[in-house]
Amino acid sequence: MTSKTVAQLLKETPLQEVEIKGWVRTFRAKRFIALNDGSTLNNIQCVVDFENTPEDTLKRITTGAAVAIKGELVESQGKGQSVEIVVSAIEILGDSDPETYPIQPKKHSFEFLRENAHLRTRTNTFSAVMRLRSALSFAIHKYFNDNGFYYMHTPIITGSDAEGAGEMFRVSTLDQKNPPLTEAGEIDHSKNFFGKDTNLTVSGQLEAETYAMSLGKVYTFGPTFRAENSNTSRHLSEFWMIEPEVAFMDLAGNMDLAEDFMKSVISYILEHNAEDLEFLDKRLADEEKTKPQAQRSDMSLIEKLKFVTENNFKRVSYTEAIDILKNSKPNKKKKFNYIIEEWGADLQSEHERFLVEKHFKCPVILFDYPANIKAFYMRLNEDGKTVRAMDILFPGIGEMVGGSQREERLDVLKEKMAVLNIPEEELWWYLDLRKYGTAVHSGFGLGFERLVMFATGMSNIRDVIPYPRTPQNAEF
RNA sequence: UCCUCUUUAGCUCAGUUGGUUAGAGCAUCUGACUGUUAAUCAGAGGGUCCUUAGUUCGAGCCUAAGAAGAGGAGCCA
Repeated sequence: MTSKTVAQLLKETPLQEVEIKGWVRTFRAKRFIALNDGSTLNNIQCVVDFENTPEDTLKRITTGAAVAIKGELVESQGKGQSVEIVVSAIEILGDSDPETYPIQPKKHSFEFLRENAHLRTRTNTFSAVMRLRSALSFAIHKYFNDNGFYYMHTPIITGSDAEGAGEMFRVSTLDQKNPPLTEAGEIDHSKNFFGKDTNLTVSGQLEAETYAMSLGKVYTFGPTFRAENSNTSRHLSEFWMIEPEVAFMDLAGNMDLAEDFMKSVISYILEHNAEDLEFLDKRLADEEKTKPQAQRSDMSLIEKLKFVTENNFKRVSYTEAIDILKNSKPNKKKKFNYIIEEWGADLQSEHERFLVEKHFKCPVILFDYPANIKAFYMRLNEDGKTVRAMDILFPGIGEMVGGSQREERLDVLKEKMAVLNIPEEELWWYLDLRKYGTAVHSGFGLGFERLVMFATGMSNIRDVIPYPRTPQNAEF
């Protein structure tokens, strides 16, 4: 007698006694249970001897019920599966009332399943997506570990609000109705839990830089929080970010690292998660069929993934990109909502989409952006007007990676902070890195959920994280 | 935050010019059948038409305010 997962049993040779526990997906003709235990997309068919099973037990074999089955693994008589279990004993571990169980053996809208997020991994699509999410997490740690990086845990609660990456969630234990006030009538944060105003982190980058400047190669992979009121299919209030930071590496090295990293993790899932990817490939193809011809992608999901692993990302400077956009058809015919007229304009998502989806038709790395549209910590180029920043743009997703070489010169950094009114005392420790043994260093940030979206072909970011947090929604 | 659309049975959705008792498919229940693959066939039950206020003899349908969801924009990862 063996106790194995469905994934293992489906690979076993027939004619042996087995036992299995799982959840009923469907029960057909009082005889055929499609059983799933989460170990694989596939179900194992369990054939019940309905003539010798009590009617009471048969009635309790319903969609969603947890059951324990003993029987013999045999070659299947029917089509559609190679092996099945002839049931000798079945025990109902947990009933599932068919009148109220929300997950029916039929198509559900993703909106409906989002409201039942605690049950949605009982569907093929979400179990496949979440297995891939897990595999991608592992592939990320494996890549960095194999390449000599240390995994660093940056703080979730942060005391600095100078990172400039967006609106922050305040962390406070003060009485919200009766906060202690200063003599000037302001909220007295010195009475707060940490003796100062604190927030949830928007990025671990600045702390990661401190460790890169001693441990050499580090990365963070953890939750980050943005209180932006953004309602799109590409933004979450709580999301997971990967941020490598490397000492003695310049922008070109940073681009090499990001590209190699992306190719590596995608290769990993192509190799290890073929079944789930094939299912999602088919799902996406079915979804594409419902779209008008013009909006359909000319590549399938797996083709897109292989395209990334097999082709070099196109590297284009901001200045070159502006030239391409200025001379593009939609710009000349004024089809863009924002017409590109001169160097220095910020690129809108319509422009990024044009470059990636129409012009180059592959992932694009844009670099050397105008200094005034990028963050204060980015390395100023010798031209005095651009910074060593890079964004990696992916078809259908937009910005996947944002990174830069960091400004390592103390005087230049101080000057930049002064212009932007960033108080030096807030970031005294960050400036110390430039005072004591400063060096060229670089890093990037990658939104994990955007990677999962690309890898699974899901089009809404709320469907690639277990319990999405978005404005007006923190259920579960 | 802005623009557009949506909200009717458990789910997905129809609902004509404002007019009697609001419909379909799937699901559920009952029965039949049994090597089925989202089984099939017959029957039954199931409704705060998102909320509030208004117009009207009469509102699922018209008006106003609000709520929630989706798509797009901005911001970004």
